[in-house]
Amino acid sequence: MTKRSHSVTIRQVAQQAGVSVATVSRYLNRNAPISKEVAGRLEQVMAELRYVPHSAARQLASKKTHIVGLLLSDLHNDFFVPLLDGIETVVRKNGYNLLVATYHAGSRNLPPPIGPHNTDGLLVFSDGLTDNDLAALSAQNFPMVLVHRTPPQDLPIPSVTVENKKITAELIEHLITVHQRKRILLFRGPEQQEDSYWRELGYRNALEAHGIPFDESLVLHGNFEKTVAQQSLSKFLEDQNHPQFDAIFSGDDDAAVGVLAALREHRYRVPEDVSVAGFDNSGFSAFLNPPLTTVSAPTEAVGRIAAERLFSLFDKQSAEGVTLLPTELIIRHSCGCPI
Amino acid sequence: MTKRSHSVTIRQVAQQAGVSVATVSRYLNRNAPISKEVAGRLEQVMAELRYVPHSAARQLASKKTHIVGLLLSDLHNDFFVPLLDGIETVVRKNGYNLLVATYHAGSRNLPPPIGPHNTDGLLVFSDGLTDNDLAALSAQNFPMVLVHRTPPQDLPIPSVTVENKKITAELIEHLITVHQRKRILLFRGPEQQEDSYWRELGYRNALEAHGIPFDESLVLHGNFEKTVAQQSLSKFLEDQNHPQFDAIFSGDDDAAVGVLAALREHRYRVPEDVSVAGFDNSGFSAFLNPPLTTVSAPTEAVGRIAAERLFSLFDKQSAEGVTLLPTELIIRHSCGCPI
DNA sequence: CCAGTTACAGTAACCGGTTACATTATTTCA
DNA sequence: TGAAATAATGTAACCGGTTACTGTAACTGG
Repeated sequence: MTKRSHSVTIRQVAQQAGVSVATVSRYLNRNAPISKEVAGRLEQVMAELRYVPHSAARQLASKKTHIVGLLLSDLHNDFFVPLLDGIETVVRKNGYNLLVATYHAGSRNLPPPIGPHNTDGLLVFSDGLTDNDLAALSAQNFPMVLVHRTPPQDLPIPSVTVENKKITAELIEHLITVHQRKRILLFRGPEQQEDSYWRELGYRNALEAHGIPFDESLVLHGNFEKTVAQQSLSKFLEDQNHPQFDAIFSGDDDAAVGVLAALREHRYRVPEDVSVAGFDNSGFSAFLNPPLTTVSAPTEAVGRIAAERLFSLFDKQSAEGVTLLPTELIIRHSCGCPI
Repeated sequence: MTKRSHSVTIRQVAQQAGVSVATVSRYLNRNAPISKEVAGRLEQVMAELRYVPHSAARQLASKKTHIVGLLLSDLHNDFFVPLLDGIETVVRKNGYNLLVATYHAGSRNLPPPIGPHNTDGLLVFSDGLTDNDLAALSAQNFPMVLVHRTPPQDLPIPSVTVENKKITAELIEHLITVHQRKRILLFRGPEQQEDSYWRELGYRNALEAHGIPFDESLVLHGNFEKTVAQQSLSKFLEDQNHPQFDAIFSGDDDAAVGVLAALREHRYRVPEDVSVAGFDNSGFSAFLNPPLTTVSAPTEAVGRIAAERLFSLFDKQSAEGVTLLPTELIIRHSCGCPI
């Protein structure tokens, strides 16, 4: 019951096994030959003493943290579960650890909580870092991979994201040509967010292709969040002289849930009065009321591939530019299609 | 363009500012008086050199990592977003970092990836660690808080979870008394998972209270996962002589989505033929088809409070036993109630 | 006016690993 | 068979911070 505060060191192991610390270290890292005999003795002693190498000491001496950082803008979307799942799977498989942090506009006076001082590399989601931050880190050759964002100013940072523009145009075109919608409300995602940008562009392109003028008053600003979307749309609907509309493209599926909530509150029928479409094809979207027409995005794959890119940066210094994963239109009932 | 691999050290800062390293360290930690003049000089030099203290060195010397570990069983449930959100918020507010890892049964030959060697304390979700692991760490006085799990063997580990049994009994009772359901299929959550256990107990209690015999053939095993639930129920339904049933209590809302999918596939009408109820009140549950009767659980609060408990352990060594957060019945249409 | 504090700063040991360099014994092979 | 390569291990410097210990100057109160 001696309660020393858990600090079995490599020297204790060495002494106990009658070898030098260097030998123990070599055994731990298996980076030099060790005799069978000594190896056996060490294994036993380490088990006996319940020795676990101290990470910080290891990191300091080896200049490697074996930690990957994930920088998010926030944690308010079901979307992050598959993303995290993909990332974590790869990180674990490589024997690394995952440091997760959010870093949003409000805290921009503070330095980022994760970076070269405590990780070997970063996965940067969306606007988790400013262009300047990215440029500075990139200049130091710090390994990074961007997720749902393309590199600014031609920085040579690999990037993994999904095809937004073309698929959104297809989706809007579907609303126009199949369902004769002409007043399509755009529920825009977060300002500064790239997906938002490309989706808006796809929306505009589709309108233009069909000779429908873009109407600023039909653009609402949301946040890829259920409640924000709900409140925002409710406020819009409560304005006596809000513009007419016959469809809503909400920024993503989470926002679509809020959109459906607000519409129901205000007695609109979906899809009879209003067509609704989302983006992401979240697990629940097929079972909303009505089933949600949306775009399926391979979010888990985005996470997985982004992490793999980062590890290949660790190895071979090879960058692979922008990876654009394909998306797919998922037609369900909320746009007006049967079933 | 000198590309030294980003290693501005405290000694360089000290030299540049004409003071000793001790003074720089004191300034960084603000744990001893520094003259205005020197402070100013240091601030400037540190900005100029873009000095960021090296975490590992700091951890090694101070014996504090300023990292909180979160150990999850997996990442396959939307439930984790609010949980993570609550945790991360508190962790960030305290100036700590968050290390996230999964550690499941399959990897039980490996040691846990996070523990005393790389964190100051652990949030352990559900069966993220075995009883033995917990006992060992607890014996070393390692700060931990359990989430959605109560401490085994009277270990003095604080725990934060939600009330499962009573509310589940209420829910089942609702199905029995209001909707005259008597053959209620229980979609059990993961084996070994405490929530599953208590929910099953609530289910049994409610049956017993109403003189309905427990029928083992009405228990299906799921995993709190959409697809697993869907497949599992589908297989059940495809068995020609499966027992009759008139309601399903699925382990949680995620599983409920799968249940709804399987039922639709097999042409059951909800709630006319079968009542369905879930657990968690996930953001989407109000907008499923039909709107899901469920139990609202304060998941974000669970995360927040668990993290707060951990930080209060860091400070005052005060443990607060088991915290049971209240849950609430949410009646919607999937059980058969109007609206 | 002097003992006792307090403010401020420096020196160097220490945290627990890794690894360059050195050493000895054993193989390998021309 | 002798030179060179390889196996197996040890010694000690080093990674970049923190902090105990020490010292000087200025301040405080009786």
